[in-house]
Amino acid sequence: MKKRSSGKIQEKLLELWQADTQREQEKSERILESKNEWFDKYEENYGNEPVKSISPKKRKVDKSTGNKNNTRRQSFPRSRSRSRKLRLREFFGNTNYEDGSLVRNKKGTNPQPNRDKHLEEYINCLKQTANTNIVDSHVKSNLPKSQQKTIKKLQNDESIIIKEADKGGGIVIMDKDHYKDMVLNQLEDGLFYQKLNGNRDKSTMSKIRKLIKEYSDNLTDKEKDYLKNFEVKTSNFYGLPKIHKSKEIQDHVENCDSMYIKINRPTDLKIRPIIAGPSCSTQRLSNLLDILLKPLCIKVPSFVRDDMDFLNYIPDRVPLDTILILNSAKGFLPILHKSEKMKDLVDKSQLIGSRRQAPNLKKLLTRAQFSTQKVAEIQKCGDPRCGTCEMLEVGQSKTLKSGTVIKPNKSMNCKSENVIYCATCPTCNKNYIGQTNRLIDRVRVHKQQIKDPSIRNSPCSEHFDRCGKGKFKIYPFFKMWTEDKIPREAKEQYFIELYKPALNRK
DNA sequence: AACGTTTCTTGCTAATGGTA
DNA sequence: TACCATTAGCAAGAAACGTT
Repeated sequence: MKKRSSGKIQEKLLELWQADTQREQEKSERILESKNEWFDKYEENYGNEPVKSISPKKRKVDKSTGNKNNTRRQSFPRSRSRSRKLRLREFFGNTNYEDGSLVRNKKGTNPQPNRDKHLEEYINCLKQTANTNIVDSHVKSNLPKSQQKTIKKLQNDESIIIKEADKGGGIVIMDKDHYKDMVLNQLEDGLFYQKLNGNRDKSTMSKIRKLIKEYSDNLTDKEKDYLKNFEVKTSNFYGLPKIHKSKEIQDHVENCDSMYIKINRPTDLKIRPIIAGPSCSTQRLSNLLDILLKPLCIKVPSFVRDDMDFLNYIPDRVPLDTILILNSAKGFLPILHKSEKMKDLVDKSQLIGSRRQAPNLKKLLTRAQFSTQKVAEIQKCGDPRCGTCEMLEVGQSKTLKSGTVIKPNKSMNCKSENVIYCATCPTCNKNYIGQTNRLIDRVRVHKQQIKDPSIRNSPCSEHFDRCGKGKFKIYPFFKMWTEDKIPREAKEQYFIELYKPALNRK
């Protein structure tokens, strides 16, 4: 650019850009000003006691005891603990660990109020606004009563057990006895599990105490106290179903298009054992270790904080045969180009891409539904909020008005990207062929243009409104192999000429 | 487990970008 | 100019994440 235009275009662009940012700044200044104005007038608009003037809700009286149902039980203690926290911070500041302890037990100090005038003012203000009588911790449920009842029923059902899936974020409902069998099965494996005669928490704690004694010189009294003196709770053993590893479930998923699947006790379902508890015997020790090890992580030679940190590691000169291995090189190149020295050094053609990060299991699972061996099929995504599901035509093929049968080249759903789609009028079955990057975005705009004639820019919108009574169906049938727009448009053109849909422009 | 905070996703609208 | 696709910006809600 510099060579050809002696920098004039660049200057012009800079000018435009500056004007643009200037406008943005003025805009935000105006907004800030109006906000301040509103805030200045707050008191005269609403007065000093805006909230209190609203009469508090009458509380129900419990007939059996005559006690008032205290629905605001939480408010007072919560606000008091907050005040305590604030006062503690003021009292101790950042000098909490004056003896150099990394961890310590809570002391339960309750600093007296009125040490700091401003802090007390702030606390009072907080109490007045957030803790007025009208604060009611009872939040109305947004579910209908019937659904609330059903959820409660499920929660209290003794015959089933509900667990999250080990991977993929699904929810699994199992028969309790089946779950129990699976857990016991796991525990019976003598290779990994051994039956104990009693609770080992005490012996673990005594081991920890012994360890502390051994390293007594390296720990402060508070640290020792933290590690030793706390209420130990035995960890829980439970299992999460590995539905992603079960062949039976996978097969079932492939032959099913609903949001949930029901399957009869799969024999190959394993569980992933978890032993966890918020205050197990070794929890405090682990916490201390974590604090100790964290700062050491950055001393590991391979530790890289972020991309800019990486740039700092790049040497000025490297031997000619140096190989640079990048993970996801496409996204990384612009970052490398931030560095002057790397800009010259890195040539795209010399890059060797490393293995991509493995997709997570949720992704794998979703894809498993549309395995390549199967006939490609269009399915709804099933997201209850998805606005495309209702318009989407599903199935392994679609017949156009002309009688031609089209079959999708890949399995797709509402979330599919880089596709050629066919929109159909539900009344007269006339077709329209278009291409889009994101199908749901395109559908949204189609819908909007049908709704609002003033922003229409396509005759098909008008047709769908008039003939289709505001509705249309959509069927993606060709998934591009690339995100590139140009081949996609070419493909679209090809299909338009091939099928000659009635609603495309002439 | 409960809670608070941050990030992501979606719907909606108005407008811009691009091409025959 | 007609036509078609994409995007910015906002609000709301959900999910993910982190802390206690």
